[in-house]
Amino acid sequence: MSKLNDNTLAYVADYFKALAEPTRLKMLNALQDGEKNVGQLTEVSGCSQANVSKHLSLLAQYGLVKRESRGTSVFYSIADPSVYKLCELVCDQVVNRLIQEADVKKLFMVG
Amino acid sequence: MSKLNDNTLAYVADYFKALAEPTRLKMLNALQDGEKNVGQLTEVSGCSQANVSKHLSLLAQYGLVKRESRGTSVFYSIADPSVYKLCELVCDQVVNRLIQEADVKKLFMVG
DNA sequence: TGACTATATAACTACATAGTAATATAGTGC
DNA sequence: GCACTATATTACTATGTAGTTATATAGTCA
Repeated sequence: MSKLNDNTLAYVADYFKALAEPTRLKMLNALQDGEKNVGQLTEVSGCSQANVSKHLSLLAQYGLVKRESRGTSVFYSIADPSVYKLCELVCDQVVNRLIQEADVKKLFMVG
Repeated sequence: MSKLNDNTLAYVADYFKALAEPTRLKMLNALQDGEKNVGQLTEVSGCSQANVSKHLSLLAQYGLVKRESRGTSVFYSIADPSVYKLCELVCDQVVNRLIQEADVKKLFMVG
């Protein structure tokens, strides 16, 4: 990573930005067990159809999902499953942090 | 990841958000070879001291860096080196994508 | 063709945040 | 105490974007 120029850093930051949104994570999460169309993703996410459509086009733009229209539906699927590795790593981080905070809290409650 | 509730998703999204900023990536990058104080990070990032300080407090808040003040200086260091794994994964993704785009471009230029 | 359904887009509002300039805080040494 | 340096914070502006509503586009079937 030490040789990254500003341009590449901007790309990487954009990639992270695509993941930095609960609704988009929820949709990626839903796509783990295979492709879904916009209607299904709208249902899963609990957002408006317009909003889902916008999120999906952003995810597609950054290469996180693939788009395929069949009939009147458009199906989206994960472009590269390695995105889940990222999420796992972050989940571990977050969980560890929460545990750590819980421990500290316990420490204070005892003392 | 399939069992994540909305609360946890928000945490994960926040973690990604902390990484979704070129300046912060640059600072994390600079911390790869050990701790640095705010002055050094200001120099590396090319931002104002106030701005660097804000970014650092955000990174500390999300548990990405550790803070230790010694004398009049405050030294920051990486809290968990696994953050670099994340960056590597994303870099690979980004690079692959750029290569793919370059190939497509070449295809069009030839044809 | 026209009615119907699925998806995308445009215009807009509200909110978050990156960056700046000025100021506050805190440690060091006289 | 005072001057000096390093870092943090405050108030502010400008920009980006999540979400909404309304509308446009495109495919299907009668």
